[in-house]
Amino acid sequence: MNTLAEENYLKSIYHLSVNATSVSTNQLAALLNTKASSVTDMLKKLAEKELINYTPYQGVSLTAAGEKIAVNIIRKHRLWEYFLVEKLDFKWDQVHEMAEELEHISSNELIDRLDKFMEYPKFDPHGDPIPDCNGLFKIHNLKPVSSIGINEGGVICGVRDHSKAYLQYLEKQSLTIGKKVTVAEIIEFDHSMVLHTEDNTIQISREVANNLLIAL
Amino acid sequence: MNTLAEENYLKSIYHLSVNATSVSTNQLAALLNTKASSVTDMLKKLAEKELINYTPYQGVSLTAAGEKIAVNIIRKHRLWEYFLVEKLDFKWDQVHEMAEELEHISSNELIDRLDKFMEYPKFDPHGDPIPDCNGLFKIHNLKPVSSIGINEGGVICGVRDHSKAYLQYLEKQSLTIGKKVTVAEIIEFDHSMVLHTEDNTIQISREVANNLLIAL
DNA sequence: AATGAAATTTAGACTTGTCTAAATATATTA
DNA sequence: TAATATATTTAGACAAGTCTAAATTTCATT
Ligand SMILES: [Mn+2]
Ligand SMILES: [Mn+2]
Ligand SMILES: [Mn+2]
Ligand SMILES: [Mn+2]
Repeated sequence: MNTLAEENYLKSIYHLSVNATSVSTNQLAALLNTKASSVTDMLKKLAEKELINYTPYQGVSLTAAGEKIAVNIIRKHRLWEYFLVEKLDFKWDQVHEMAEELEHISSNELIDRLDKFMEYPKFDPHGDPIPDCNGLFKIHNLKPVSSIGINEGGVICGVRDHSKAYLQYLEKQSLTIGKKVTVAEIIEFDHSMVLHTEDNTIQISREVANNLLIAL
Repeated sequence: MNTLAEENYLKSIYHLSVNATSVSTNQLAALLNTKASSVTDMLKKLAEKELINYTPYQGVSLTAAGEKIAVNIIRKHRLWEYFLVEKLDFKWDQVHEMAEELEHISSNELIDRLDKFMEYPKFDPHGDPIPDCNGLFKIHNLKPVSSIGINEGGVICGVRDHSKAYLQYLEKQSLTIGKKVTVAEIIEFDHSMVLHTEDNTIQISREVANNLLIAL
């Protein structure tokens, strides 16, 4: 249907579109680890296929058809990640690279059966919502820990940074999905925070707090 | 590591090597659905990488390194097929195309964990042996039903033809892996055979008998 | 409004894997 | 053994996806 490269471009445009109406060539080049000139070439092809709205120099957005494909790729990515963690016992910091390959396995019947086999999970191991077979999913309204005040708190439901280093750090601190945390203290000097969890007390940097998402 | 195309060539050379010491360009072209000239190009690349022994005009064979890669691809293919049938409830005639894609997922850790998850199956849904993580597997010594005589029989343990049409036909006749069959009659005119199974009696053509493998 | 910087596109090239058509080598068979 | 048929390789081309370097457009600043 679509090539692996096309699918990756559509997915990247989708992710970058979350915080903007239009996505630039350079943003895509950075995310996809390619050169801007390569991006321009591909944008022409995707526009030709009517998967994106592209006006030279003006950035791109997905068409309805393009968004449908992008969401389907994301559905596959997250379901495979869930499978790897829940069925094959991988850690949440180990699955992304494998899912980057698995998301391009074409069969929708396969992914729908995998979904059923795992009893229709709603969130992937990183707390991201899994679109259902119609592409529908709820957008959790989450806040970074860094945005809340003393004695406020909530349940960890997601992360902004999906890097191995960040996920491993959180794991070590037991700051994992589902854990309840409360802000006990905010250090004025560097905005680091002292958190109370069910088990213990930990101090995290502003950087860490910024990327840790909770539901109030 | 190796490209998808390279992996498919190595796998095809492996399969064709079962019945011969050397594999020809045209044999590969036929199996891979390409032109002989394309095959020649790829053989040069694989020889350059020392994955095959190639002398122009004289056919090819796998080196030890090439065979190792080929067996690993086959291990992945068969484990994924087993997964699709045993865990996701696909029929044995539905899984080959999906496995053709899944076999190229690179992680060996993934496949080893999948193997463990399924409790180390020894045969795929078509009765083919699954190599273990060291590439080792037992070669069943099977015979086609067409080669045995009246009142002889055995247990169905494999098929030579993996086509959808053939597998669906066998399924409909309940001639599936594990079933015990005995030859009740051989029709002289066209060499078709009457088989007794546990449940009933069926007549199959020579063509069907030729592709159905049993252990005595 | 003019100028310089930054972003983007174009031009031309390269790699992988494929193709057709032509050339060459091997096998067959008379 | 010579002619013919078949198998294989070579030559030249093409599509996809990428790159570097150069040209162009847009943006920011004066
Ligand atoms: Mn991921
Ligand atoms: Mn994820
Ligand atoms: Mn198969
Ligand atoms: Mn099989």
